[in-house]
Amino acid sequence: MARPTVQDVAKTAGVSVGTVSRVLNGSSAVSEAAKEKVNAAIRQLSYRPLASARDLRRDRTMRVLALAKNLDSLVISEVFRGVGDAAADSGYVSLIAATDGDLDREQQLVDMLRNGSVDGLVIFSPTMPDDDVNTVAEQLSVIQVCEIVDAEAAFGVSIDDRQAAYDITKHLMDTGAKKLAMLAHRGARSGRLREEGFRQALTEQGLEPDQILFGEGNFGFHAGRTLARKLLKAKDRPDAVFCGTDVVAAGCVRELTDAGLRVPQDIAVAGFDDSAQAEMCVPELTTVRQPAYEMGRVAFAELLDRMTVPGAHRQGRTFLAHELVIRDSTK
Amino acid sequence: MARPTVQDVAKTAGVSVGTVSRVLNGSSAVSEAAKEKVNAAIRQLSYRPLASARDLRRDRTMRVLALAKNLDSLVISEVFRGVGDAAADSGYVSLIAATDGDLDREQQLVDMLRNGSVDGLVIFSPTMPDDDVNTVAEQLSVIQVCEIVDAEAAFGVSIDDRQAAYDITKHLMDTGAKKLAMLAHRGARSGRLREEGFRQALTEQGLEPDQILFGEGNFGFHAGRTLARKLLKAKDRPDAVFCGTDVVAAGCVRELTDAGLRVPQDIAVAGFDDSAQAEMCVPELTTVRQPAYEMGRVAFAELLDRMTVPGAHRQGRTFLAHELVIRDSTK
DNA sequence: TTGAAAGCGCTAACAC
DNA sequence: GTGTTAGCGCTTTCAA
Repeated sequence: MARPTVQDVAKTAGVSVGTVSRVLNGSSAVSEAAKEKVNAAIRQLSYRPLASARDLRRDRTMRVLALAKNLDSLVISEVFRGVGDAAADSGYVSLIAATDGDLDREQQLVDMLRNGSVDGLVIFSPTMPDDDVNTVAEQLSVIQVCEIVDAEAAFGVSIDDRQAAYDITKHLMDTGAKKLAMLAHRGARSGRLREEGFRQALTEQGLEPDQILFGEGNFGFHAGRTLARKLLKAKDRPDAVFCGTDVVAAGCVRELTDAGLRVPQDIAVAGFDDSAQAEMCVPELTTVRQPAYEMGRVAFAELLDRMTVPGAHRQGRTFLAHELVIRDSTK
Repeated sequence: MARPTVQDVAKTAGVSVGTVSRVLNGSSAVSEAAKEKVNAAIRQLSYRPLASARDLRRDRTMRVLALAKNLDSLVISEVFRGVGDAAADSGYVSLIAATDGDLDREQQLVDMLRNGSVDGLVIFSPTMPDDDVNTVAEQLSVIQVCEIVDAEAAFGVSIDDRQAAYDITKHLMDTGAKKLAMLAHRGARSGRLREEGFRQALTEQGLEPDQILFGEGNFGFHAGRTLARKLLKAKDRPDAVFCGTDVVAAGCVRELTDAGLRVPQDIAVAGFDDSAQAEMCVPELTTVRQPAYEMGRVAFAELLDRMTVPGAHRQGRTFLAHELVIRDSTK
């Protein structure tokens, strides 16, 4: 048989569709007897309310969408786990999609917010220009998390990437580094802020940055190796390297170690993110911990605000505390 | 102003709603002039068709949902990337959700298929019993990928986990191992199959398995370390260890190395998955490569079949070829 | 407490 | 080639 509708349930239960709907939505004004009859009919027919019909009437979906370029980072999956849990607590379902850095794909997904497929949007790493993000956010419920541009109009939840980079660079200098290099991720908003923090810390100590290298495209383990190799080509090699992510730091450490250098004695290496790779590296990486799960929870909370409180499109910036994790890759 | 509707567009363009709808859906029978007027009105009003209304009428959503316990594995994100790309090629959007191993959460997400929020479902690692998966799949469009129970009624896309484990165990024996241990993941369907393949390879050579250890709960880097420590407690330690995943193998290698053993000279270690960690490990891991991206693509292709061809709920099992990747952690 | 009925925004069948 | 209209399945008034 075709999919049962409220009509079918009503007929089977011997009541009107109104009553069925009231039972479905937990309305108080239903007699015990009617409620039982309806529930029996629902079970008998394996009835489920059709989402599109319900959404159309109610004008909301109780769904949110979380967007990122890719899902292969532990920070992202932790953030989205936080979003998912917080969403579930409020009766929402959170869906995830990867844009793959493709603008068209991203547009299509953002359109899911515009066309009412979802009530809200969490954006991790937008491909579109910041202005476009802001335009969407002006009219609809959007929150950014982690990768947020450093502008006045910016809004969203993240750590203070610049400060965090500043702090870990400071740690490198406090433990004796004089000649500091960085493997930077200029392709990411957070990466650019981390580079700024790095530079700032050096400047304050009257130091000039040694080499600042950045890869094209993929900023991963192999990029770390490749960039580290370049680092070693210099006549005077640095005595410390700050890497934009743990995975790149792991690649860097690997290359240095293979070249016969000791980390941290000959050269100290610091990462960023405190992802699983930080502990898997030998030596284990000194890094910065982002409270990823918590950031996801907070991001959803702010999104909920925008979705439920009319005109609550406040352009606020929420910073969560980062934490220096000192391990064995620095002195 | 409130959200514009087809009515508004029609009024602005000076045509009827029928014509607007025809333009929206690329129907041929529209004059060039009308098409232009409509498109102009759409732009002017920033009109987007409301998804729920459209879905309700069309009785489909052009969306699929991909489910997994968690998203923190590279195999999963690659599989889902494949699903997403294949879906996009066919005009579908693929959404992802994590169940976190929570049965209620999973039910709620599977309900999205039952209530028409999505047209199809890709299941990676179900929490629900296999019978339940089969029941859903009998009536609706479902495909399993990777984690598929080894039963007659099973359906879905994966490698032959048992054979792959058999092959790598054979490799271990071919390179001299006589006393083989395994760190097995009994919590996963694939893990149980890999254990079977391991046992079978040994049996065929007239060998008995040495220790087979399996962790409770999380099967990750730390589990690998913990289990490796147990391995070393035995009076006669094994000369080879087959690990259910690369990450566990990485933990195992780390613990062995820290204990002063040389891998592979003193003890060989093999992983599974060829995930990024395999290359990041020192020594780099011998492992089995799963064609994750391709599996995702194939899974969507089969799902598309079920969604579009009536009664195409074929209970087929598709195996993709795995590949032994010999690196430095085995002799 | 219940039933009848309007209508959410859209598509497609039908008439012209 | 275009306009009119009947619903898709649901929720929610409004009366009774």
